[in-house]
Amino acid sequence: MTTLPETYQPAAVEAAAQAYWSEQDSFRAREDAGREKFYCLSMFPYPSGRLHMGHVRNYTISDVIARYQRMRGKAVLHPMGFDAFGLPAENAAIKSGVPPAEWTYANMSYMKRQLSQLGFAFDWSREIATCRPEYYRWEQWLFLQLYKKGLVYRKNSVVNWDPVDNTVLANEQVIDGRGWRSGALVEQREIAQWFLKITDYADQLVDDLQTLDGWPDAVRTMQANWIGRSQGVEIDFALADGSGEKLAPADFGGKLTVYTTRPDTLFGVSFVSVAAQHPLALAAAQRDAKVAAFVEEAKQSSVAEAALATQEKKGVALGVDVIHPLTGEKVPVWAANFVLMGYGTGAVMAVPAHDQRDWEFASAYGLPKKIVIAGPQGLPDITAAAYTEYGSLVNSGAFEGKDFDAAFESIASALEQKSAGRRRTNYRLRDWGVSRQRYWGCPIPIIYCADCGAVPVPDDQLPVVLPENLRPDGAASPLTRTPSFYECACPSCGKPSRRETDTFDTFFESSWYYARYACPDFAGGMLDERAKYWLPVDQYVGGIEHAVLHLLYARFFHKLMRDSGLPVAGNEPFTRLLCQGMVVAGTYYRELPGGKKDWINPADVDVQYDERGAPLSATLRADGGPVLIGGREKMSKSKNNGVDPETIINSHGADAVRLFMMFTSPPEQSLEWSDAGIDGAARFLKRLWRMVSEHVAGGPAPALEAAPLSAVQKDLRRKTHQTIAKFGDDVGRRYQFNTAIAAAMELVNALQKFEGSTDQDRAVRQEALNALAACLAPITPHISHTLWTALGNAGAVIDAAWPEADPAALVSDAIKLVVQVNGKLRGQIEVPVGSSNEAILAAAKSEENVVKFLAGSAIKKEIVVAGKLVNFVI
RNA sequence: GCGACUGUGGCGAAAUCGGUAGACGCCCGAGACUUAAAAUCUUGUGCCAGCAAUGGCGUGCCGGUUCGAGUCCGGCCAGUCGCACCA
Repeated sequence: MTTLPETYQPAAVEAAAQAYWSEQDSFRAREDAGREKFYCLSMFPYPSGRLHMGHVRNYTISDVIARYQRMRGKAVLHPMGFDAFGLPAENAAIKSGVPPAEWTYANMSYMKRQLSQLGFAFDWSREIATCRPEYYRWEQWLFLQLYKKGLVYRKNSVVNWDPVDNTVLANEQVIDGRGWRSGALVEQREIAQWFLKITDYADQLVDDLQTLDGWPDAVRTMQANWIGRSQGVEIDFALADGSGEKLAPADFGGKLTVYTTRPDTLFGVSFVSVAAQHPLALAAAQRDAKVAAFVEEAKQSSVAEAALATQEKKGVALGVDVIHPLTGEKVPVWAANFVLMGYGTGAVMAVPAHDQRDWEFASAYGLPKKIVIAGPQGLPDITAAAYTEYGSLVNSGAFEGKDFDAAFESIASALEQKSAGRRRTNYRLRDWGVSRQRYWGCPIPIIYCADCGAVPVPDDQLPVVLPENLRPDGAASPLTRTPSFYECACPSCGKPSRRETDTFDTFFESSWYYARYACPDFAGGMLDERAKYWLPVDQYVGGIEHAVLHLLYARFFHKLMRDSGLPVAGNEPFTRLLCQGMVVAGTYYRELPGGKKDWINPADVDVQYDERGAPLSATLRADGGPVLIGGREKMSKSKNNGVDPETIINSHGADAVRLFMMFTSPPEQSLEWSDAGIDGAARFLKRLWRMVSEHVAGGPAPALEAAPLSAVQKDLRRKTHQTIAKFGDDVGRRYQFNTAIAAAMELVNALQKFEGSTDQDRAVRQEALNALAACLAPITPHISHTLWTALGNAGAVIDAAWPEADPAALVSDAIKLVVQVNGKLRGQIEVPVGSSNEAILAAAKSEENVVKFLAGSAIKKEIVVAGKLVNFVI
């Protein structure tokens, strides 16, 4: 037992705890076959410059889980690193001339210092920076393994092209169809790119979702929808006579193939639509100026799907007809801007009566709509919209009256017999295009030889090292202008050749970093046996914005690594997943002339409240003038509502920041930043500190003797053990940290009212304070570190065992029940534990207020819910 | 456009399996301490009526199931996130 200063000084407390952890090397993860392992992982940050509140929230959540599991006796791995390749480094270089490498390394060291200030228990000896050759050489190696297995191929695909800057643009660099820097109209351009055959794994990726019961249902649903497995039929429409004039006659095998999941509507086809990039449309464009104009127009747009899907539905007739495979009728072919070349066959049969997009298209161009599906009330009304439900077939020849399943089967069979179609499983998921025409990324290890074609870089020449001193300038990647990088000899014939200058999609790096943390120093391969010990990740924590892409690619990589014989355990990388919500803050602004808004940082604003506490008005502190109150929005530069974590740590301490983050919202919900809220968190820590300080000033507490406790002492003891039980359940099982902290606050409030100073009073208080220090240790580790020692406990709290609730202390003599009449609350009764239903009903019926409501009516039904309530129905 | 999610006091939230709506905290009000203020402590606080006991209303909107619905079902409205080259 040591004495404590009377007032809580977070800066000193936090420095002392951090010094202790550093001296003891407390955070180092050790493989220990004798202990259960727990791998707790946060999504690593992009080193953008400074930590923001979203990072703080993310890492506080994983730190609490990691520290809790450690107290549960597990061998815990909680690593951290940086997702160091990416576009912002190139943008910074364009703006300020600093090479991306220099900018990135500086940001990483700055953010690492900020992370240490927050007391996160990361094992920094395992730090990964993905821009280092020791890391990325292994993804080059894996890529070449996949190349040898035939899981990698090269094909043309479209990109956003800026014709002024002569460069490829990211979707986010296209603003209203124009390049962000040049302002030029963006065009679609086809270039050759490398692809990974993720579609070969589509079935596994969708089927294994069922095993991920530790994932939020929303994420599993989104992934399944993204993969979009569907059972359908591929149908061939023969090109009609006379179409040849518009076509190169020998092409297309004389037919146009479509994919549909609704073969039951085949008799409702009134035209066929193809994508603007479909070969049939391109061929027609060579002979028809109108078609050519449409194809050109389709090129003048972003490649983003959201942009394509929201644009007005437009099309052009190709002047080509095809023959319906079952009716023999001629139907026209149109090119339409809502048909995607990358999905299915790039052609769809149009059934305007039963598909909404076809309905809109047919309405716009005056094309016929044939009803072939009847609903329960007979023929559907399609004057306002298509009828897209399943139903029974009408106007469908031999298939009349069949339901969806029967129609699917028999129409598919009929087409197969005529060799005019086949059943097919299709995926919305497309193969993963991994080429990026960027400098700051991992070089793709391929060499182009005039004689040998694309040749993989031999293993002994890996890694292909990215030169770190180049400066992007907004035009094409500097790698394409650096002969010392791209000039090389063909590995197979020795002839002078050119190295690939594209780099990998940065999702490549983030798809396997979780595995490399197990053995970041292994120089002999991608992974060693330590990966088998630590994998899979037991708990992954990150933003919901990664629900589809990052998590899908990481799952894909896990399976690729497994199938390449690497020592990864299991079929899935992440057993449990927690997606935390955004950090939002209030916004304030002034209207500028012309309607523009001048956003003002919340830190510079004072808010005035009415008597109820509702905000009335706000003023700018600098000039006292009024500002307008906007909504709550995600913290961002554009709304100027960001709060710098470092400023708050300096003013309130890291523990107060951590406590506030965990208390204010449950982790999945958005969290609203509030300066008043952080004051409240700091206030709680001050109270707790003072309580311990006053308690230990009285000297060591005597041993607790449970038997002779008074009712008041028993009540506090029960509260202590209830808190321990609730805290463990909320933190360990539910991940509902806010209610755990609320329970701790209730215990502090109870302690505040508990005034005795006898030996047993002090013993009961000591037990409660020990419980608080231990339970709060994962959330507020610094203050817990000091209080735990001050309370006279041996060892540091970081190494302490998680407290166990004593069932004997939880027992209570009486329980309170609620009495309802017709489901409305009318009174409360207290009965001894173990009372019979008869005794409970008798007590309920004699409750004063209940008597009034029962008077004069017969009771029709009596409901007793054990431990909860009594309800009389009259 | 497609997919997913969210909606409860002045505010953040709680109610874990259909059983007391608003725990805990913020804001705000009253009081104590103080020359004064800050800090701290005590206390009140969903809305309406009432001195009170108590009653009525109340979980985005409309309807349904149930002795009982914030929770389950159907339909709407509003907002947020993702859409393949931001990470």
